[in-house]
Amino acid sequence: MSFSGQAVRKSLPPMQSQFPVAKAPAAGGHPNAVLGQENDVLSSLDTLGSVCRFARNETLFDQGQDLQSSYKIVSGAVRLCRLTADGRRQIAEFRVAGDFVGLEWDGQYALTAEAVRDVVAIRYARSRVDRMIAERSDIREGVFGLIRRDLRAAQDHLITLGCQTAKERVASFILQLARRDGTRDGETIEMQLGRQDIADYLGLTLETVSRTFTELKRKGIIALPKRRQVIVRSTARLTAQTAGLN
Amino acid sequence: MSFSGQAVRKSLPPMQSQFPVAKAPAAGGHPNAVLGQENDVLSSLDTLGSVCRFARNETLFDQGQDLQSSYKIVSGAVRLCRLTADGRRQIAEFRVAGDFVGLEWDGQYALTAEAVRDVVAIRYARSRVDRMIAERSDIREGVFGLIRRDLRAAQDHLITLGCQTAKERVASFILQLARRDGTRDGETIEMQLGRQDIADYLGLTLETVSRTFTELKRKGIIALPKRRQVIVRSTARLTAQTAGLN
DNA sequence: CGCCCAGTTGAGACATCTCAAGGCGCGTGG
DNA sequence: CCACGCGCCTTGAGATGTCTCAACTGGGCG
Repeated sequence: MSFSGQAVRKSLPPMQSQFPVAKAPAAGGHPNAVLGQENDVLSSLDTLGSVCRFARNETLFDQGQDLQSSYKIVSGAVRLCRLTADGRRQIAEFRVAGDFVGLEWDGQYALTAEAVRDVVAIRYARSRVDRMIAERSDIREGVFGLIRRDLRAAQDHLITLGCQTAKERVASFILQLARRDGTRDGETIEMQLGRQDIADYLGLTLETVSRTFTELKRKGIIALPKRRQVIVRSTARLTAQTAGLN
Repeated sequence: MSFSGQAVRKSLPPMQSQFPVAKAPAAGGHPNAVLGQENDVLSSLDTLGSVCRFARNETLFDQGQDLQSSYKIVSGAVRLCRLTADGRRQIAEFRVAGDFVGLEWDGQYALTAEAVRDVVAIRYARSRVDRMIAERSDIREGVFGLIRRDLRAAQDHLITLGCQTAKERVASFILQLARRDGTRDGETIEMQLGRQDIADYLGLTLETVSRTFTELKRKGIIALPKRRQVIVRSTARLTAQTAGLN
């Protein structure tokens, strides 16, 4: 049962925090060949854009706004989320260096994009992107593939939110991080995210996330060297916590 | 806060249960112009397909299988879901007459498709669909649009599963049904789905769904004339149960 | 007419949330 | 370089919503 291989893999921040990354995103040897390929093709968009910056917690765009720009993230991390009238928040995805945001819709933004930490990005006028998509089939295919990947990620996320217990969610999440960064047992994962962001992504409260991290640590399955770092001690045992999902 | 207008709207069974519907799906006056339009364009695929039937609970295809066929549903209803090793199930979407399934991915099916009730469908060989997508830009656009709509639906679904209480989920769900069928207060909605399917869609147990229906009925917000029928008595009061979401 | 399945209802268990307090790491300023 | 303070994280205790297990009911189909 390995259908969620693509899962929310591309969801989390890379190691470098402030070092601006050049156009070829840092993810050297990223296991997802498709992603790399798409980004290569889509990097021909680069010349059309202008650099811009967002401070931590600043909003790139709001759900419902007319879609005027798309962005490629150069450094930092962005959360894509839905906000409700009474303040509840559901994070759909995290985007990091090399990823695009605002490419997937037409008309209006479906999600709000906020900077998890300071972000440098390239902004593209939507009209130009649309023209590229119309004119170049390779770019069209690239965008198409990204959207398909997003759909899959969202569907994988549905299982997490619909069927998993807190322990399973956190375990799956850590495994996603590890897979995404290509780390092995014993290597440090820089997760960049605070407990609240993780909670909003997993549909839990920050206290529950914290307790679950603590429990996994107590069992020796993971280590928590410092704030926003995790080390997987045993991928096998962590996987065992996910009840066949991950 | 009306961002979920697109939501899982296209998710549920139409009124006619067994009457096979001709190629122009029954949904006369469907509020979603885009959907209608897309289907019109995509109906030019019809000539490529062959009719097939599936009994209630039969599987159209399994997650992970190589994607060989796409289907257009003529009558009945299909659930698209993920199954876990230990028997948990999360339904991502329901598809009904006029909808396509298996169109959205390449490579392998990401979800399992099962017949909620007896289904008549048109099957298209994937190779032919791919050719059409490559050759005809209007079809390509149609498919593209459908996938974008699916993505939006999935993201809306994330909020339901991540943030809403049982009462809010059920209320949102009924409102989706009503909107989808275009019914007004006092009109009967044929939902076609059993409590278990609703539960698996909403990330609840069937008992909780049942209790919630009962409570809404007791309050006079809805009526439950018979099995698998609902009548919304007050859309306003029902909306009030959703905490700004729906 | 009666069986069978879907749905309802109840009672108790339990996971997660809520509210609250305490600790400590990290960045800042001295 | 070290001390300080703020915010993040952890931990605790109690409340509660949902699940679980179980019995019962009713409608529909054979």
